[in-house]
Amino acid sequence: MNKTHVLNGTRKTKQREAILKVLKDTNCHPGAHWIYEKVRREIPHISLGTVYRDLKILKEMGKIRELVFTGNMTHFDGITKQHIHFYCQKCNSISDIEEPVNMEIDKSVAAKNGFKVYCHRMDFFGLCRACRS
Amino acid sequence: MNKTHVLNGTRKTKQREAILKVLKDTNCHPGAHWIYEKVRREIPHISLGTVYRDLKILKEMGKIRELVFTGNMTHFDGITKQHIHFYCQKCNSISDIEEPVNMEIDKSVAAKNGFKVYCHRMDFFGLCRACRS
DNA sequence: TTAGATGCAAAGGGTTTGCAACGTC
DNA sequence: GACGTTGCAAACCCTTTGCATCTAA
Repeated sequence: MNKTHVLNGTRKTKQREAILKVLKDTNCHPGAHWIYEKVRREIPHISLGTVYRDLKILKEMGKIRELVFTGNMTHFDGITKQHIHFYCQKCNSISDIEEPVNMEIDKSVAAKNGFKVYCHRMDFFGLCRACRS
Repeated sequence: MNKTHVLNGTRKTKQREAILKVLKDTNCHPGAHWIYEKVRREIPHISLGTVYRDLKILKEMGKIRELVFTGNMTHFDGITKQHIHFYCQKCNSISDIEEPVNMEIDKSVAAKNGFKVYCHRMDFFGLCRACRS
């Protein structure tokens, strides 16, 4: 997933900066449209297409992460350190979980199966505190 | 996620049987369109809409599983027992991994966070044997 | 007989893209 | 000045849905 070779000429724009800031300042793991609405308060003329393009570039730069839980939409995370998520199947909210990530298991799976393993994801599904009642 | 209450009147149709059989007979974790093409050899007049509808019903019946790796498309799995997958980021192939699934961790996460936890998923990402060379 | 299932085609909805204008380096 | 970036709108593509017809029970 090393795509830095195509990102050498990446420029600094206020749109991209704003998008990154929005993601760093929230912990709600939003989708593109939520980010778009948020950035629009600061840059009213920004377009949704730009948000999608910049999210893709930021992801390739390794500054954000992409999270896919359901087939409906993609979520984004400003925290790039690998961590575990909980997905509420009722309200669709996403929470970070304070559970240690087993980094050694990647090597183990790679060795056992002959794969090149870059990373793994671990996510829990159920009902959040608000929805379980 | 108990939806059996809405599935009481489910009937047995050759389309649904064929879709389930295709999924049971492959280990390639296909998408809806692949299944559609496969079933079409047997039932030429089946429609893609039926495939999507039946996949949804089979999933709700617990006879198949839905796998979401990227935002592009949904994959389906005829094996319902929880297991771990490897996703090749180059050729997009999916492999089953022979790694034990920690079933206790669901309870632990539930207890620590106050969630109701139904299940978790664990997937590895990287390059498969064919693509790593 | 009757309610669920199907085929067909149209609609939905998140995401991508072509292009001319713009902004960064 | 060169080339990456943006806005806008149209296109894409997977998936869902309305409706008349069909069929399992």
